[in-house]
Amino acid sequence: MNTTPPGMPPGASPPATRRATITDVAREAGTGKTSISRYLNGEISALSPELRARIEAAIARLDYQPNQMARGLKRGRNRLIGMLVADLTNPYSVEVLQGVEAACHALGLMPLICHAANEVEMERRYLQLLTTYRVEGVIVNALGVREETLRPVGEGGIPAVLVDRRVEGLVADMVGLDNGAAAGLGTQHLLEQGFEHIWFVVQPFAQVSSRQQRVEAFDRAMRDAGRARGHTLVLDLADEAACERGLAELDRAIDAWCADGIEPAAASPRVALFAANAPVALRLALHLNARYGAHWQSRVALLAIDDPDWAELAGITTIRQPTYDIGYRAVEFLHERIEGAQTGARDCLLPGELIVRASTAR
Amino acid sequence: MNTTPPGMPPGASPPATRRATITDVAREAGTGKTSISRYLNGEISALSPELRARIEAAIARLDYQPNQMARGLKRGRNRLIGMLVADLTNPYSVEVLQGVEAACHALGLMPLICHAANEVEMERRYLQLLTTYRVEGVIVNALGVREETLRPVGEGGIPAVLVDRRVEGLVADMVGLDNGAAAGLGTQHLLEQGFEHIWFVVQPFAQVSSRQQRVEAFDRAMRDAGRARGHTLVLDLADEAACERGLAELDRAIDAWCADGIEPAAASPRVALFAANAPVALRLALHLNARYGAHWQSRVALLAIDDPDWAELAGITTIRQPTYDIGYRAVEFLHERIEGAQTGARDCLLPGELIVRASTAR
DNA sequence: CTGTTAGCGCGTTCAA
DNA sequence: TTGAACGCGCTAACAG
Repeated sequence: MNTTPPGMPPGASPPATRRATITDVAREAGTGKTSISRYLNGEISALSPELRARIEAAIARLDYQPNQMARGLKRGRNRLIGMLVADLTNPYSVEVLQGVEAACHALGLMPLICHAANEVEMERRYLQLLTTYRVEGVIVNALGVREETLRPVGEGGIPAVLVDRRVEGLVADMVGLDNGAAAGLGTQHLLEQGFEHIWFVVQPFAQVSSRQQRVEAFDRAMRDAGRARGHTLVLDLADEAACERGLAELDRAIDAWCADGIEPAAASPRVALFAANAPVALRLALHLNARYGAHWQSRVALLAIDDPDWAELAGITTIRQPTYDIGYRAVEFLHERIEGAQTGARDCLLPGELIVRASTAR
Repeated sequence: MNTTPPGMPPGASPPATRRATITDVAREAGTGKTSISRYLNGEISALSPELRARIEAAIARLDYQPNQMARGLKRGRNRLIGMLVADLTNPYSVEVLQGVEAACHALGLMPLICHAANEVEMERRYLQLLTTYRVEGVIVNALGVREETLRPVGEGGIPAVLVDRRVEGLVADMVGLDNGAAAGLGTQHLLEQGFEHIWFVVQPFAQVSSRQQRVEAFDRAMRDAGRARGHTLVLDLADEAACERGLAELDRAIDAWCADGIEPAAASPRVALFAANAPVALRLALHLNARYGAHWQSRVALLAIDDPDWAELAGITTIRQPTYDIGYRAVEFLHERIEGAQTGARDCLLPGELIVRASTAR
């Protein structure tokens, strides 16, 4: 392949001037490549001040910047790690990302962010890509899928740390919310506030460990309180038709409760919805708002795990996840693995924080 | 360098099995590296079916995946492009990102997402990093800064495309919203709806071209309508103290208007706020909500450029940007540059869409 | 202190 | 149709 544009003598520098290489610098400084390499790697004490000055001058003159690819090829490590995000649309992911970035920064790592956009196929492709680019490790906020798709990762493959959710059959470090405690905390709050009917609303959870744990903890908390087992509504946000069926079911229940006595406009509602995460909470709020108007909160209380920016505006109670810490910790785990730690799979479960707002305050 | 861990016979496979190289595959298939390379690059017709079969078997057996780094080093192109995002917290950025990803996908590019998190220093470091990794081009949603920090980019440097904002002194392709039309559209809508007082609220815009254009278009539209020039409020979201001073100024103005006659609870407000983007709109909504309670919209109408997910919930009118298209187009521009297009700097201004909601409907 | 040499994993002439 | 040899930009032994 000849990149020299037509009409230009072969060998002449292409229009977008080819970047200088270490060889160029060596020639420019009148020395060998080794000395340049030494200079770049801080073995600066082993260079005569005079040579050093020449090297600095040459580098500046050529605006030289070492090629990390070549560097990585030689050293066998490129300081790259992959960060596979299931859904960047979810504020949770962006917040975790910020922790990841900060930690990478502190540890001299460079995160490659890959967005699967809720598509299994994307997840597979990105994982493949990360592997071929020989990243030193990956942080995976997996779609709910089974181990199969991320075979190249984990034991036997490149080091991996799971975020938020576990993947069946894949043993690896994992860091996320203490779902049991968080869902328990929320349920207990609703019970203390005297809500008579409590529904837990969650996306399909068969594949997603964190959702499972939240559902289970909710059920347990209801049982422990001696209450009839809580209702659980599954809302598949990816399937509009199914979603609307679910919401219709919810509507009927709410209508029934409201019809059995107390006036609907009572100061405080007796029905509470516990959303398993922010996307669910948003969907619920939009629906209730459309059905009952701006005053929907006088009929139904809403509590959600996650604390999106609109929660304060809508005045709903939330359980905020320590997202930044989750991301930061994940990178630390990964870094230890990369440095050769051989410990068995570790877990890091961080607590959520209850933020009470008007929706559930009485 | 010997990567074999101590206590292990040299040549034995290390614990985290070293990835197979092209040489390994060649040996396994009983042939030379060249044939493997040909196979990988689709020069498949030039291989005897028998050899091809052996190669396929060897690749499968070793789970071989070509090293993209080495590939890139050799070819001089690595199919990597950088995507520098100023603020992932802004839903706008995430939406643009989705367009970028789709386009990259279609064009065989791999986007490296870098998040400057509103820090100039970060922007500089990431740009530097992208350069040293020899990405083939960058898409830059720059902080408001001057050309200085992104010197390695643009003319003379690696191909670049600007998103949303222009950078002073840097000539490069740019794609974004048609700010003039959008701000005009919004202003006209508010005028048609009969609002008497209209404030345009924007973050500091000296450094950010898109904000400048929005302010100017607002002023122009007000003048064209023969109205007293609109008020403009600058809200520096990064400076909490300054921000509160600005909001206090706004409060005084609203109080004055409300005190001069009509009852505050009038069905439709006479005051409208035009937020230059979603973060500003959110800050305004939070403030008004805190000050006037949940019914703040009966006092003040809110219209915003950008269409965050909570806009529907809050019922505010918005001008939605064609975010996906912006991202997609940016990659197409960049791709053309990478392939050698020498055209002068191009602009692509896409129209916004007005979405009228209760806030401004009368 | 400094330069020479030999690869890292791969693609690409050029012969065979 | 196949393979040997060279080099991409860089680091690391090994001399001088």
